[in-house]
Amino acid sequence: MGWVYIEDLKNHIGKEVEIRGWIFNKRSSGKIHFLQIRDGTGFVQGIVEFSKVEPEIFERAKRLRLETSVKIFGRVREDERAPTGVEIDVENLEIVQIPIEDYPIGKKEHGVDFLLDHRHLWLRSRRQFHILRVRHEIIKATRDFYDRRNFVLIDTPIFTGSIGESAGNLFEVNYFDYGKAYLAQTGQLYLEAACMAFGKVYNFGPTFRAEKSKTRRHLTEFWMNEAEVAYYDHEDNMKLQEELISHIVRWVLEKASDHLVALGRDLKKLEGIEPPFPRMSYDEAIDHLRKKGFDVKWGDDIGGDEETALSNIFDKPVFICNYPREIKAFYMLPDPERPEVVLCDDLLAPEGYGEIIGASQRIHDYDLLVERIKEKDLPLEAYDWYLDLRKYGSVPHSGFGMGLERVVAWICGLKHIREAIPFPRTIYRLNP
RNA sequence: UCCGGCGUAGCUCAACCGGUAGAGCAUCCGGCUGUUAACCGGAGGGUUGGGGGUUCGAGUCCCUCCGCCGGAGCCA
Repeated sequence: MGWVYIEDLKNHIGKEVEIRGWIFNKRSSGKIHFLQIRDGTGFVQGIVEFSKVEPEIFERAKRLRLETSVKIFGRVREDERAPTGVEIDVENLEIVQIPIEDYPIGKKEHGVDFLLDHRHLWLRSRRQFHILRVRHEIIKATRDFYDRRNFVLIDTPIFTGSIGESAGNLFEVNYFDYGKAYLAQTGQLYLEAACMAFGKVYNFGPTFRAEKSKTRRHLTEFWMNEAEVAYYDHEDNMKLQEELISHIVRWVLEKASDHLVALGRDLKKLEGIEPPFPRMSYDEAIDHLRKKGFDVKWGDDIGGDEETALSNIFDKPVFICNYPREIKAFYMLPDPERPEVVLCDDLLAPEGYGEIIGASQRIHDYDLLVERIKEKDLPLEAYDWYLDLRKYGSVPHSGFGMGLERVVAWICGLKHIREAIPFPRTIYRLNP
């Protein structure tokens, strides 16, 4: 009789086992207790029958309250009435700790603010269990994708000097005698350096944006995967993106579909996510939006509502390509045939989820890059090492950044991105 | 920062035109041998976010501050 995790119970039918976990609910009919037990790997019901256990054990079961930590000893039994197919006939139980106070998270619904204040406990809830397990698989799928293609993982720094896209949305920290340092809002510039050394590179880590955004798509700290490949053009880049996203979806469907079903996700919406993804130029997107009655003109950025409208056209993610250079970052390569637009794409997830990837071919010509930095009124001296990359064997290269939490939200079908990360950081929330 | 909304029991919410605070869950007590947010009976639980004002009377109307939510801008 040994310690077994709930996820392995189906391999121990008829055996005596020990479960170490917590009581997340209890129902009783007087002479029979139904203990709802979780252990971090799954959920199972324990049956305590008055006629089958010592009176002392039955009384002990009666005293259990929400989130009491317990060791359960009993025999595993297949039962069609159980949602997971197995139950445990409890023979003995050992209380590790009875909660000192009533557990704050009840069985009925709670408001978002209350739940976020109790995020450290909310993580124990079923829904969060399933979401964060899917997140875990998405991360594994992402790493696996790059491993299979022989990309090299390059961890980019979190402390950076004043470099990036713009200075308005960086978090400042004091950095010894150097004065101000900034938390990274992207590792892209470093990956561009690394791809000239390793060819195919990626990173995966936290990113920080000091934007005062209050929407269901924004966090101040979020995880981003970026990839950068030397000699890749815009077309190669888009292919890589649609293969990455398809790989992730396929992986999650294979390894975590139970979790998606438990979250109420319609798997059919994910099963068709395979290359190629539809493409739409920025010009076509604007035309489409105008026909739908949106008040947009060529040169405007595409906002949240517009993104939702575009992502609802298709049942796969859609690439929106070649935006006006005016509204995009300085490092994006202008289209040689049409210099007013840049060779970039935003990948919008379907069902209204919107942008999950931002991508572009980068400028590899030294003079053009200097020109664009000046055009955007950025300080040339801050980009000295970045410009260096264009002096020594510069080659065309491309890359992208994928917002992990947005992908998690889309795949899980979440209404808000804050459930897609264990401890969300938003403009007004730093605790827990 | 701007626009809109909300703040009532531990939690989720209700309370009509301004008339004196109510339900479910949770907790405690009792009942029930197949419950699935179990159910049934009973009990305790409130400075209606803070401050000020109007009124015979304010949860309700006005001012102000605080907190939160949603959206915009910006972005993944």
